[in-house]
Amino acid sequence: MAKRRTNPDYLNGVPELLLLRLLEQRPMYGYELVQEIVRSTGERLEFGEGCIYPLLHRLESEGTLTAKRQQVGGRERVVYRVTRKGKGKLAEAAARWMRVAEAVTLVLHGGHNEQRQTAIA
Amino acid sequence: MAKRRTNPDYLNGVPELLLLRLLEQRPMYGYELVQEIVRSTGERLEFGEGCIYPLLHRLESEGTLTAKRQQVGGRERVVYRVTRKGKGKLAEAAARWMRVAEAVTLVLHGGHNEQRQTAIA
DNA sequence: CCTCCATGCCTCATGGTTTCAGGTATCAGA
DNA sequence: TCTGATACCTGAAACCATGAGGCATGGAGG
Repeated sequence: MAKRRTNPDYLNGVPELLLLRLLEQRPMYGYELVQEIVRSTGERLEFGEGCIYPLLHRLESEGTLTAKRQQVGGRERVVYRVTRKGKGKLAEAAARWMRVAEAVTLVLHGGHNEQRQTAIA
Repeated sequence: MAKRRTNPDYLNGVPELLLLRLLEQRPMYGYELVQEIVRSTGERLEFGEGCIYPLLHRLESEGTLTAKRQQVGGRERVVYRVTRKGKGKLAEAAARWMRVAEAVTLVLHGGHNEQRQTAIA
């Protein structure tokens, strides 16, 4: 009970974005992706299998990815590949991300002029 | 029914981060914050009142913010201010954000070396 | 005067996402 | 034999933002 939430560190949409981007570079299977995300982000991010596998299934059923089963040394792998449609989705997601990142950076670094009562002069 | 979700554009934690940062610059009330977020992000982001008000309440009950009621021309405003504790939270949230932003940027721009089967030489 | 819109506060159901904790099975090494 | 890595999977819980609603005041235009 009370399921401790030790990592209140939500980043909605980020797993999907990273997945698409990494799979665009080369086809991969789920277990591999979990580790590749850690590696390619320089240990900055980590997503559990419970996040990745369902996501892969969803993206496949949406037609964003295609899956191909492989037998490698008695173990099964499901290798995913980005479809054309998926590349479109990736482009959109990346654009959306950059937009958000710009917005947040702007505010954090006090970017946009803070004038307020100047209006009338 | 079926509540259309027109904007599948999630950014968990971002509203809280922006709120704290903006309130650090000057005290503000809820309705004002909703608009200020739009303005200060250069129209890149917008969060509804249904997001902002509950967040303010939560942050206040946590001791991150303090609230003060004001009467202005027959209308009531609840002005919020960041506490010392709140500034700590802001610092953490900002650091966490930057970490994530770095990670994503790294992957999007193909930052970390993609060597893979080189290992053995 | 009446109506509309902006201001200003609020709540709630819904739906989407991530986490955590499990479960299965194979294989290599100690 | 037992452990740990590989490799797949699921389901309950927690959390967050959306969107739609509701209430009340004040000012502007018809």
